[in-house]
Amino acid sequence: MSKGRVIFIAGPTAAGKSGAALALAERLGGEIVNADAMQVYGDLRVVTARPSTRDEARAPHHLYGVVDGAERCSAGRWARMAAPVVEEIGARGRAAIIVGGTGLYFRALEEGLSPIPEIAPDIRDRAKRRRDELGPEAFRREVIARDGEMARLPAGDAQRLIRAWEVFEATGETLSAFQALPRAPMIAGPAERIVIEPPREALYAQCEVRAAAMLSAGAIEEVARLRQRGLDGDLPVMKALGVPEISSFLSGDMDQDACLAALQQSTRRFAKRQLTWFRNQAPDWPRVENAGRAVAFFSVDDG
RNA sequence: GCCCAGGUAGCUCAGUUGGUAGAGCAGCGGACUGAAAAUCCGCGUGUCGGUGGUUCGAUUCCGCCCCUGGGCA
Repeated sequence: MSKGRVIFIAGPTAAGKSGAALALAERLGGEIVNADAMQVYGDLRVVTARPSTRDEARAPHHLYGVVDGAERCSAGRWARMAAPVVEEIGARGRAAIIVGGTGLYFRALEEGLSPIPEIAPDIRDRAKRRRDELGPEAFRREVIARDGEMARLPAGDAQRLIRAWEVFEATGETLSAFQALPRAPMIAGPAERIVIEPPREALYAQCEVRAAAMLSAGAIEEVARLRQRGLDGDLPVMKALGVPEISSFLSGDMDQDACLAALQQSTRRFAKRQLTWFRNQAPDWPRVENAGRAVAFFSVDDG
Protein backbone atom coordinates (compact mmCIF):
# COMPACT_ATOMS: atom_id res chain seq x y z
CA MET A 1 0.00 0.00 0.00
CA SER A 2 2.69 2.50 0.91
CA LYS A 3 5.29 0.13 -0.32
CA GLY A 4 8.49 1.75 -1.43
CA ARG A 5 7.21 5.24 -0.92
CA VAL A 6 9.94 7.71 -0.13
CA ILE A 7 8.66 10.99 1.23
CA PHE A 8 10.72 14.09 1.90
CA ILE A 9 9.38 16.68 4.31
CA ALA A 10 11.51 19.80 4.47
CA GLY A 11 11.10 23.36 5.68
CA PRO A 12 12.36 25.91 8.15
CA THR A 13 12.66 25.34 11.84
CA ALA A 14 9.46 25.51 13.90
CA ALA A 15 7.24 24.89 10.88
CA GLY A 16 5.83 21.70 12.37
CA LYS A 17 7.75 19.18 10.29
CA SER A 18 8.22 16.59 13.04
CA GLY A 19 4.55 16.56 13.90
CA ALA A 20 3.61 16.19 10.25
CA ALA A 21 6.05 13.32 9.83
CA LEU A 22 4.66 11.55 12.86
CA ALA A 23 1.04 11.94 11.79
CA LEU A 24 1.94 10.69 8.36
CA ALA A 25 3.92 7.74 9.70
CA GLU A 26 0.93 6.66 11.73
CA ARG A 27 -1.45 7.12 8.85
CA LEU A 28 0.68 5.35 6.26
CA GLY A 29 2.43 2.86 8.49
CA GLY A 30 5.74 4.50 7.78
CA GLU A 31 9.07 5.05 9.47
CA ILE A 32 10.75 8.36 10.10
CA VAL A 33 14.32 9.24 9.16
CA ASN A 34 15.98 12.37 10.52
CA ALA A 35 17.45 14.81 8.00
CA ASP A 36 18.50 17.45 10.44
CA ALA A 37 22.17 18.18 10.92
CA MET A 38 21.91 18.86 14.63
CA GLN A 39 19.32 16.32 15.69
CA VAL A 40 21.82 13.60 14.83
CA TYR A 41 23.84 14.48 17.92
CA GLY A 42 23.07 12.62 21.11
CA ASP A 43 24.03 15.54 23.33
CA LEU A 44 21.31 17.80 22.07
CA ARG A 45 17.78 16.81 22.71
CA VAL A 46 15.97 19.83 24.09
CA VAL A 47 17.97 22.41 22.23
CA THR A 48 17.28 20.83 18.84
CA ALA A 49 13.61 20.16 19.58
CA ARG A 50 14.05 16.49 18.90
CA PRO A 51 10.94 14.30 19.05
CA SER A 52 10.23 13.13 22.61
CA THR A 53 10.67 9.50 23.62
CA ARG A 54 6.90 9.37 23.69
CA ASP A 55 6.69 10.49 20.07
CA GLU A 56 9.45 8.09 19.16
CA ALA A 57 7.34 5.27 20.56
CA ARG A 58 4.50 6.05 18.17
CA ALA A 59 6.49 5.18 15.06
CA PRO A 60 10.02 4.00 14.32
CA HIS A 61 12.49 6.89 14.27
CA HIS A 62 15.94 6.62 12.71
CA LEU A 63 19.14 8.67 12.91
CA TYR A 64 18.14 10.77 15.90
CA GLY A 65 20.93 11.26 18.42
CA VAL A 66 23.15 8.66 16.80
CA VAL A 67 26.37 10.65 16.68
CA ASP A 68 28.35 11.64 19.75
CA GLY A 69 28.97 15.36 20.11
CA ALA A 70 32.72 14.75 20.22
CA GLU A 71 32.50 13.64 16.60
CA ARG A 72 31.61 15.54 13.47
CA CYS A 73 28.82 14.48 11.24
CA SER A 74 28.76 15.74 7.66
CA ALA A 75 26.49 15.65 4.67
CA GLY A 76 28.42 12.67 3.33
CA ARG A 77 28.42 10.77 6.57
CA TRP A 78 24.73 11.39 7.06
CA ALA A 79 23.82 10.34 3.53
CA ARG A 80 25.83 7.14 3.90
CA MET A 81 23.89 6.34 7.06
CA ALA A 82 20.54 7.35 5.63
CA ALA A 83 20.68 5.52 2.30
CA PRO A 84 20.70 1.98 3.77
CA VAL A 85 18.07 2.92 6.34
CA VAL A 86 15.74 4.12 3.59
CA GLU A 87 16.49 0.96 1.66
CA GLU A 88 15.63 -1.27 4.61
CA ILE A 89 12.40 0.54 5.31
CA GLY A 90 11.39 -0.04 1.69
CA ALA A 91 12.32 -3.69 1.99
CA ARG A 92 9.95 -3.95 4.93
CA GLY A 93 7.25 -2.65 2.65
CA ARG A 94 6.85 0.55 4.57
CA ALA A 95 7.01 4.22 3.67
CA ALA A 96 10.22 6.06 4.47
CA ILE A 97 9.51 9.57 5.67
CA ILE A 98 12.64 11.68 5.66
CA VAL A 99 12.15 14.85 7.62
CA GLY A 100 14.40 17.74 8.52
CA GLY A 101 15.54 21.23 7.83
CA THR A 102 18.94 20.61 6.30
CA GLY A 103 18.51 21.16 2.60
CA LEU A 104 22.01 19.97 1.78
CA TYR A 105 21.27 16.59 3.31
CA PHE A 106 18.26 16.03 1.10
CA ARG A 107 20.32 17.03 -1.88
CA ALA A 108 23.12 14.66 -0.94
CA LEU A 109 20.64 11.83 -0.72
CA GLU A 110 18.75 12.42 -3.93
CA GLU A 111 21.57 13.72 -6.15
CA GLY A 112 24.60 12.29 -4.45
CA LEU A 113 27.83 14.08 -3.62
CA SER A 114 30.96 14.31 -5.72
CA PRO A 115 33.18 11.27 -5.26
CA ILE A 116 35.81 12.86 -3.05
CA PRO A 117 37.86 10.57 -0.82
CA GLU A 118 37.57 10.82 2.93
CA ILE A 119 40.04 13.37 4.18
CA ALA A 120 41.93 12.86 7.42
CA PRO A 121 40.98 15.39 10.12
CA ASP A 122 44.57 16.48 10.69
CA ILE A 123 44.69 17.90 7.17
CA ARG A 124 41.86 20.24 8.00
CA ASP A 125 43.75 21.31 11.10
CA ARG A 126 46.68 22.09 8.89
CA ALA A 127 44.50 24.09 6.54
CA LYS A 128 43.24 26.14 9.46
CA ARG A 129 46.74 26.78 10.70
CA ARG A 130 47.80 27.76 7.23
CA ARG A 131 44.99 30.29 6.99
CA ASP A 132 45.90 31.70 10.38
CA GLU A 133 49.50 32.17 9.40
CA LEU A 134 48.85 33.64 5.93
CA GLY A 135 45.80 35.70 6.74
CA PRO A 136 42.48 35.49 4.86
CA GLU A 137 43.57 37.26 1.65
CA ALA A 138 46.83 35.42 1.11
CA PHE A 139 45.21 32.12 2.01
CA ARG A 140 42.55 32.74 -0.61
CA ARG A 141 45.25 33.53 -3.17
CA GLU A 142 47.03 30.31 -2.32
CA VAL A 143 43.84 28.32 -2.86
CA ILE A 144 43.15 30.07 -6.17
CA ALA A 145 46.68 29.41 -7.35
CA ARG A 146 45.89 25.70 -7.14
CA ASP A 147 42.21 25.82 -8.13
CA GLY A 148 41.28 28.83 -10.20
CA GLU A 149 37.56 28.22 -9.94
CA MET A 150 37.73 28.99 -6.27
CA ALA A 151 38.16 32.64 -7.21
CA ARG A 152 34.40 32.83 -6.82
CA LEU A 153 34.84 32.55 -3.07
CA PRO A 154 35.42 35.68 -1.00
CA ALA A 155 38.34 35.65 1.43
CA GLY A 156 35.90 35.67 4.33
CA ASP A 157 34.43 32.32 3.40
CA ALA A 158 36.91 30.41 5.53
CA GLN A 159 34.93 27.21 5.51
CA ARG A 160 34.81 26.70 1.76
CA LEU A 161 38.35 27.87 1.17
CA ILE A 162 39.63 25.51 3.84
CA ARG A 163 37.70 22.70 2.20
CA ALA A 164 39.27 23.46 -1.18
CA TRP A 165 42.72 23.63 0.39
CA GLU A 166 42.38 20.35 2.25
CA VAL A 167 41.06 18.46 -0.77
CA PHE A 168 44.01 19.56 -2.85
CA GLU A 169 46.45 18.88 -0.06
CA ALA A 170 45.13 15.37 0.51
CA THR A 171 44.55 14.27 -3.06
CA GLY A 172 46.65 16.48 -5.32
CA GLU A 173 43.48 17.14 -7.30
CA THR A 174 41.39 20.28 -7.21
CA LEU A 175 38.04 20.40 -5.51
CA SER A 176 36.46 21.79 -8.66
CA ALA A 177 37.78 18.83 -10.67
CA PHE A 178 36.05 16.49 -8.25
CA GLN A 179 32.92 18.57 -8.36
CA ALA A 180 32.84 18.28 -12.13
CA LEU A 181 32.57 14.49 -11.87
CA PRO A 182 29.15 12.90 -12.19
CA ARG A 183 27.25 12.24 -9.02
CA ALA A 184 25.15 9.20 -8.28
CA PRO A 185 21.89 9.44 -6.33
CA MET A 186 22.07 7.54 -3.07
CA ILE A 187 18.53 6.29 -3.09
CA ALA A 188 16.62 4.51 -5.81
CA GLY A 189 13.66 6.07 -7.49
CA PRO A 190 12.12 9.50 -7.18
CA ALA A 191 10.99 10.78 -3.84
CA GLU A 192 7.74 12.58 -3.15
CA ARG A 193 8.75 15.94 -1.83
CA ILE A 194 7.30 18.88 -0.02
CA VAL A 195 8.43 22.06 1.65
CA ILE A 196 6.38 23.37 4.55
CA GLU A 197 6.59 27.12 4.15
CA PRO A 198 4.46 29.05 6.62
CA PRO A 199 3.89 32.80 6.25
CA ARG A 200 6.87 34.68 7.64
CA GLU A 201 5.08 36.35 10.51
CA ALA A 202 3.51 33.15 11.77
CA LEU A 203 6.78 31.30 11.46
CA TYR A 204 8.71 33.92 13.42
CA ALA A 205 6.07 33.86 16.13
CA GLN A 206 6.53 30.10 16.34
CA CYS A 207 10.30 30.50 16.52
CA GLU A 208 9.88 32.76 19.51
CA VAL A 209 7.48 30.47 21.28
CA ARG A 210 9.80 27.56 20.69
CA ALA A 211 12.86 29.38 22.04
CA ALA A 212 11.04 30.32 25.21
CA ALA A 213 9.70 26.80 25.66
CA MET A 214 13.17 25.35 25.27
CA LEU A 215 14.60 27.41 28.08
CA SER A 216 11.93 26.21 30.46
CA ALA A 217 12.20 22.62 29.27
CA GLY A 218 15.75 21.96 30.36
CA ALA A 219 17.83 23.53 27.63
CA ILE A 220 20.02 25.30 30.16
CA GLU A 221 20.80 22.08 32.01
CA GLU A 222 21.45 20.34 28.71
CA VAL A 223 23.96 22.94 27.60
CA ALA A 224 25.58 22.93 31.06
CA ARG A 225 26.11 19.18 30.69
CA LEU A 226 27.53 19.64 27.21
CA ARG A 227 29.92 22.30 28.46
CA GLN A 228 31.20 19.95 31.11
CA ARG A 229 32.48 17.70 28.40
CA GLY A 230 34.98 20.39 27.50
CA LEU A 231 34.68 19.75 23.78
CA ASP A 232 36.44 21.78 21.13
CA GLY A 233 34.40 24.90 20.40
CA ASP A 234 34.88 24.25 16.72
CA LEU A 235 32.77 21.10 16.72
CA PRO A 236 29.34 21.27 15.09
CA VAL A 237 27.46 20.52 18.34
CA MET A 238 28.96 23.60 19.90
CA LYS A 239 27.41 25.70 17.17
CA ALA A 240 23.85 24.47 17.44
CA LEU A 241 21.34 27.24 17.98
CA GLY A 242 21.12 27.87 21.67
CA VAL A 243 24.50 26.50 22.64
CA PRO A 244 26.43 29.78 22.27
CA GLU A 245 23.56 31.82 23.72
CA ILE A 246 23.02 29.61 26.73
CA SER A 247 26.76 29.33 27.25
CA SER A 248 26.95 33.11 27.54
CA PHE A 249 24.21 32.97 30.13
CA LEU A 250 25.97 30.22 32.07
CA SER A 251 29.23 32.09 32.12
CA GLY A 252 27.47 35.23 33.31
CA ASP A 253 27.90 37.32 30.17
CA MET A 254 24.16 37.62 29.68
CA ASP A 255 21.13 37.57 31.92
CA GLN A 256 18.30 35.22 31.17
CA ASP A 257 16.19 37.79 29.33
CA ALA A 258 19.06 38.68 27.03
CA CYS A 259 19.72 35.00 26.50
CA LEU A 260 16.14 34.40 25.47
CA ALA A 261 16.15 37.40 23.15
CA ALA A 262 19.41 36.25 21.56
CA LEU A 263 18.10 32.74 21.09
CA GLN A 264 14.90 34.01 19.54
CA GLN A 265 16.85 36.17 17.16
CA SER A 266 19.21 33.45 16.02
CA THR A 267 16.26 31.12 15.56
CA ARG A 268 14.52 33.70 13.36
CA ARG A 269 17.63 34.27 11.33
CA PHE A 270 18.14 30.59 10.86
CA ALA A 271 14.56 30.15 9.68
CA LYS A 272 15.12 32.97 7.19
CA ARG A 273 18.27 31.30 5.82
CA GLN A 274 16.35 28.05 5.42
CA LEU A 275 13.55 29.82 3.58
CA THR A 276 16.12 31.34 1.25
CA TRP A 277 17.75 27.98 0.66
CA PHE A 278 14.55 26.17 -0.22
CA ARG A 279 13.21 29.08 -2.27
CA ASN A 280 16.27 29.12 -4.51
CA GLN A 281 17.74 25.65 -4.24
CA ALA A 282 14.55 23.61 -4.26
CA PRO A 283 12.17 25.72 -6.35
CA ASP A 284 10.48 22.71 -7.92
CA TRP A 285 9.39 21.11 -4.68
CA PRO A 286 5.68 21.55 -3.99
CA ARG A 287 4.79 23.96 -1.18
CA VAL A 288 2.25 23.84 1.60
CA GLU A 289 1.81 26.48 4.21
CA ASN A 290 1.44 24.33 7.28
CA ALA A 291 2.00 20.88 8.70
CA GLY A 292 -1.63 19.83 8.43
CA ARG A 293 -1.64 20.41 4.71
CA ALA A 294 1.56 18.44 4.35
CA VAL A 295 -0.12 15.43 5.91
CA ALA A 296 -3.14 15.84 3.66
CA PHE A 297 -0.92 16.26 0.62
CA PHE A 298 0.56 12.80 0.98
CA SER A 299 -2.53 11.08 2.27
CA VAL A 300 -4.70 11.71 -0.78
CA ASP A 301 -2.86 9.74 -3.41
CA ASP A 302 -1.88 6.96 -1.06
CA GLY A 303 -1.76 3.65 -2.99
C1' G B 1 -3.44 76.41 32.42
C1' C B 2 1.77 78.24 32.03
C1' C B 3 7.14 77.23 31.13
C1' C B 4 10.93 74.10 29.21
C1' A B 5 12.73 69.83 26.10
C1' G B 6 11.51 66.76 22.25
C1' G B 7 8.59 64.59 17.77
C1' U B 8 13.57 62.37 11.52
C1' A B 9 13.84 54.55 9.12
C1' G B 10 10.64 49.10 12.77
C1' C B 11 13.87 50.96 17.51
C1' U B 12 17.70 54.43 19.66
C1' C B 13 19.50 58.69 17.68
C1' A B 14 22.71 62.10 14.34
C1' G B 15 22.17 65.89 10.63
C1' U B 16 20.85 69.69 7.08
C1' U B 17 24.14 78.12 8.51
C1' G B 18 17.25 76.47 3.30
C1' G B 19 18.87 72.56 -2.31
C1' U B 20 13.82 66.26 -0.20
C1' A B 21 18.66 62.97 4.86
C1' G B 22 22.52 58.82 7.59
C1' A B 23 24.63 55.74 11.64
C1' G B 24 24.04 51.57 15.07
C1' C B 25 20.66 47.81 16.11
C1' A B 26 16.38 45.35 13.96
C1' G B 27 14.99 43.80 9.07
C1' C B 28 15.29 42.19 3.83
C1' G B 29 17.63 39.78 -0.50
C1' G B 30 21.38 36.42 -2.35
C1' A B 31 25.31 32.37 -2.56
C1' C B 32 25.51 27.35 -1.10
C1' U B 33 28.85 19.76 -3.20
C1' G B 34 31.45 15.83 3.35
C1' A B 35 31.21 21.95 9.52
C1' A B 36 25.04 23.40 6.30
C1' A B 37 21.41 25.11 13.17
C1' A B 38 27.64 25.95 9.30
C1' U B 39 30.25 29.69 6.26
C1' C B 40 29.82 33.94 3.48
C1' C B 41 28.15 38.27 0.19
C1' G B 42 24.89 42.35 -0.73
C1' C B 43 20.82 46.16 0.45
C1' G B 44 18.54 52.13 3.98
C1' U B 45 13.57 50.19 3.78
C1' G B 46 11.66 57.54 5.22
C1' U B 47 4.84 62.14 3.84
C1' C B 48 11.93 64.37 8.49
C1' G B 49 4.31 65.02 13.67
C1' G B 50 0.14 68.07 11.03
C1' U B 51 -1.20 72.52 8.73
C1' G B 52 -0.60 77.49 6.96
C1' G B 53 3.23 81.33 5.79
C1' U B 54 8.06 83.36 3.95
C1' U B 55 11.08 81.55 -0.30
C1' C B 56 12.78 79.90 -6.99
C1' G B 57 12.93 75.94 -3.31
C1' A B 58 11.09 74.24 3.63
C1' U B 59 12.59 68.34 6.88
C1' U B 60 15.47 72.95 8.11
C1' C B 61 13.08 79.66 9.22
C1' C B 62 8.14 81.81 11.26
C1' G B 63 2.78 81.13 13.07
C1' C B 64 -0.96 77.88 14.73
C1' C B 65 -2.45 72.91 16.06
C1' C B 66 -1.60 67.80 17.78
C1' C B 67 1.38 64.23 20.56
C1' U B 68 5.27 62.68 24.31
C1' G B 69 8.42 63.63 28.50
C1' G B 70 9.85 67.03 32.60
C1' G B 71 8.95 71.35 35.63
C1' C B 72 5.58 75.20 37.78
C1' A B 73 0.82 75.90 39.39
